[in-house]
Amino acid sequence: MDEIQTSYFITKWKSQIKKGLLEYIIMLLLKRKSYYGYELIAKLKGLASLDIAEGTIYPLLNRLKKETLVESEWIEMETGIPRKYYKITELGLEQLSMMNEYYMDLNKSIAGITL
Amino acid sequence: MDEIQTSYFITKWKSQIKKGLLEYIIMLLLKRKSYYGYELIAKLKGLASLDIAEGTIYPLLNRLKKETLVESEWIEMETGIPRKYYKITELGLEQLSMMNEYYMDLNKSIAGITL
DNA sequence: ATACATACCTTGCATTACTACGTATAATAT
DNA sequence: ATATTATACGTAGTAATGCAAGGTATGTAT
Repeated sequence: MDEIQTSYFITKWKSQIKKGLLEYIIMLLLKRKSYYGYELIAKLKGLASLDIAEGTIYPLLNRLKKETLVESEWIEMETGIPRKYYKITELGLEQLSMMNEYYMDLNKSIAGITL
Repeated sequence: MDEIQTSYFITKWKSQIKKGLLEYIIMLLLKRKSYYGYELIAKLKGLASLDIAEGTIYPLLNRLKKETLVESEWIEMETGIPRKYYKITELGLEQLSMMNEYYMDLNKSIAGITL
């Protein structure tokens, strides 16, 4: 294991901090526009240097769908492989606003400590 | 289940978002001064309305100790039950600065979406 | 005495990111 | 033509962690 750049602890921690936060970020993105899974992986990498595995994103999207926070639709392309696009639902927007509030409060508190 | 204030999804999500973030917040607090476990629970509740169970805080502190990011010391009081105080180590401070950097970057990205 | 608050701890469960693998089609290079 | 890579979806099993529920012990208030 490379102990030069990042320790094992940090690697583990980065993985842990994604739990919950990733769900939040993805719903934030889906509020803007529809995405398909593979696209989200690239988007997250470009946006926040977040390396998300496929084994993470697809189960996550299926969980959100099962809770009817998002819905999906297969889109056939003129060329290329069909894509399953996800968009946020009304319920999803409601939940997202609660997540927003909670996250903002949390951040204020953290900023308060860091001062 | 009370579906009035917070849904089951939000309850579950709040639990998930603590993973990683809690470790970070506690290390931030320990950078300031020493705390004992029971005190941290009260502090987190007052600071950020974070309800942390004892079954969360004690294993967490023991994990940090095992990785030598914090160290502990029993303090006997003139009155009352002895307390185990935790303080951050040099290694802990190093790791914390990396966590700081990662979290700040992540926040900037999230703020970018929210705009 | 009884109850509650303080202060520490452990066990088992639920949830979730990730590794590793599988499937299939399209595009590109040799 | 054939092989390789990229695209695009998925699942199974593992590791990590918050939490409910329980335990132990001391101090304080009724």
